Amino acid sequence: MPPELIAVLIAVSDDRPMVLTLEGGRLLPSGPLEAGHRSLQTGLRLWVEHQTGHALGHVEQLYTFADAPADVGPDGRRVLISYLALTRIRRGERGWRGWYDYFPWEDQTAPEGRDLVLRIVQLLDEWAARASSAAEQEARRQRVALTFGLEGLGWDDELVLQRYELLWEAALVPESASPGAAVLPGLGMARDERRVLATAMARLRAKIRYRPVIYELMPDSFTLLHLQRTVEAVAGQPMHKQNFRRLVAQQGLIEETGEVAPDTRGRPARLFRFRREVIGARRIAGSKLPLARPI
Amino acid sequence: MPPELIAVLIAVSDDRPMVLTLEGGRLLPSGPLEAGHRSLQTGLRLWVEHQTGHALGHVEQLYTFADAPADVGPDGRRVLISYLALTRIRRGERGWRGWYDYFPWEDQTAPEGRDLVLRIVQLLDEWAARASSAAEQEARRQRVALTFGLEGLGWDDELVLQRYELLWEAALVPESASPGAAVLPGLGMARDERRVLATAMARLRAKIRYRPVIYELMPDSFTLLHLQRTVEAVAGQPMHKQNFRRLVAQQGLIEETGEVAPDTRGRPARLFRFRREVIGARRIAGSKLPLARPI
DNA sequence: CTAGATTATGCTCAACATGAGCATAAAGGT
DNA sequence: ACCTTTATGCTCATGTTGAGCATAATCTAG
Repeated sequence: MPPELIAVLIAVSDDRPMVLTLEGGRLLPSGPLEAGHRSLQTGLRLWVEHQTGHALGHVEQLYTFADAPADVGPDGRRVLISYLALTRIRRGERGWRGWYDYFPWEDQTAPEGRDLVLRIVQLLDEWAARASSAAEQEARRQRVALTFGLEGLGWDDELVLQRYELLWEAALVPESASPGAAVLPGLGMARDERRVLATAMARLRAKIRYRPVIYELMPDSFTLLHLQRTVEAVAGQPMHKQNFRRLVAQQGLIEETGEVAPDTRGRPARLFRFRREVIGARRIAGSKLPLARPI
Repeated sequence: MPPELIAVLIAVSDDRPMVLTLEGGRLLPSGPLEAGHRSLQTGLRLWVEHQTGHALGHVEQLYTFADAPADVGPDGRRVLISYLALTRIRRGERGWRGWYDYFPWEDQTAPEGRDLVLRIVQLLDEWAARASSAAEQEARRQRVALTFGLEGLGWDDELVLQRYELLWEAALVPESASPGAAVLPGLGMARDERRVLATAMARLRAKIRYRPVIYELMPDSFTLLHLQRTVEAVAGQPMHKQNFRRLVAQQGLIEETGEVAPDTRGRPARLFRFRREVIGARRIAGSKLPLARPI
């Protein structure tokens, strides 16, 4: 069985990060590496275009997964080479789903997400208490505290995969080997797809901090608030407005279009565009995420 | 043909970063994924132990490569899943080579490395001038400036792979499709191994900035200067001594052993050890590399 | 025994970055 | 005219970073 190529296509629409899925949201675009493919990336592009009609722009390799030995079929082991692609939704495309539909606890901008985390931590505390030895109990508690930012550690938005795997072990998600009684809200996916999605979310959240990739998700022109809302949606965390603007301004990556946003409430906002020229011209940082306290 | 697992084992000895090789330094430990392997990592561990006798500690996946279509053999395409492992050299082990033997231009702590870069930039300028169109010439020049830190951009120690691929394109390394007359100093390797090594170097250089992985490369007890020299050796850049100590001290990751380094010149230095307990207890940063100007 | 030479270690300073919040501006709606 | 809403400018305290001065302990050469 040849390795399989699998893609996580991300776009942001109405301040919601979206992922392109197949089969009612249970699968991601994927297909086996074939002899005719010129490279891994070309193979990936062909499969995605064939299955979704979406032509990919910039693409980045994520991680290579292998099936657990229990799942090894007659043709051998399934090896998944995963990719992240940032793009924009095109008119009439179907299959886009909000990524927080799959990971509702990852949205810490809304009170629902924060409440959900409180409930999860309770359930995980019970799980920790069920460990056989005292040492294992303590180890579990420390892991919960670390991944969910308890005890003054603060929420780390990049620990998406670690949180998912903890929930998986605690049998709180439908994919778990023997899901417990309390299954959390959040759609499941087939096979390993939700782990692949979690990996993509973590990588994107990490990347917007040190590369200006957020602009790949923006329309041609946008207001500063729109940009902030997009970053917040991806990071799942609210940010301080004035500091965000200061940061974006001093990076010099955008310029005014001279126009003003239409149909807005309040004082009209100036429109900006990304300066494509600067890419390549110098080394550039992303947004360092000026965080705000949860409201 | 099943995917192949390949490992870059790194250690630091006498302030020189070393890599574990086979076949006279031309190969890295590797072997195909087999049905009996419980996971990719287990497969990798088995192969490395079988081929080198070295049991691996912590391991991290790097990148998955595929052969160029021209190199696809009768059994199909070769897919390489690469890993980085940090370790220490054990007594009597053979096959360890200095990584700067393969990438001499990556050592910017020594004047030889800096002089070599000057020569390389000259050769690349000529290569840029040989481009067919003016636009392509300009694009090449910009790429050279970016990857080699010209025009006030500063040397970026993480661009190991980008520099290697640029030299490859300019036919300045023995692996190039048609190596030119001027082949640079630096050992070549078989197949894609030198690209894998470059990827590992870049990842390690990036990682010591935000995770305390440098301690995986240190002996049980060490002086602050020894720690600094190790970081400098990995990063290939000199650092400011006092600032380095301030940084390390404020991280609270090490503690004094109470002893003093033996057989030292100058004022004797206190010995420190890494506090293994703090791993997992909190989220911790690496060394932010207080850089010094090239001397 | 003393003057270097050599490495260790403590401390200061300026420049800049970051988190927080006050204040004012410019729209639309009642 | 006033209130609501969003945009935008500015200040302030604190922390981080790059650079370098000064002093402390050791050894070696003369």
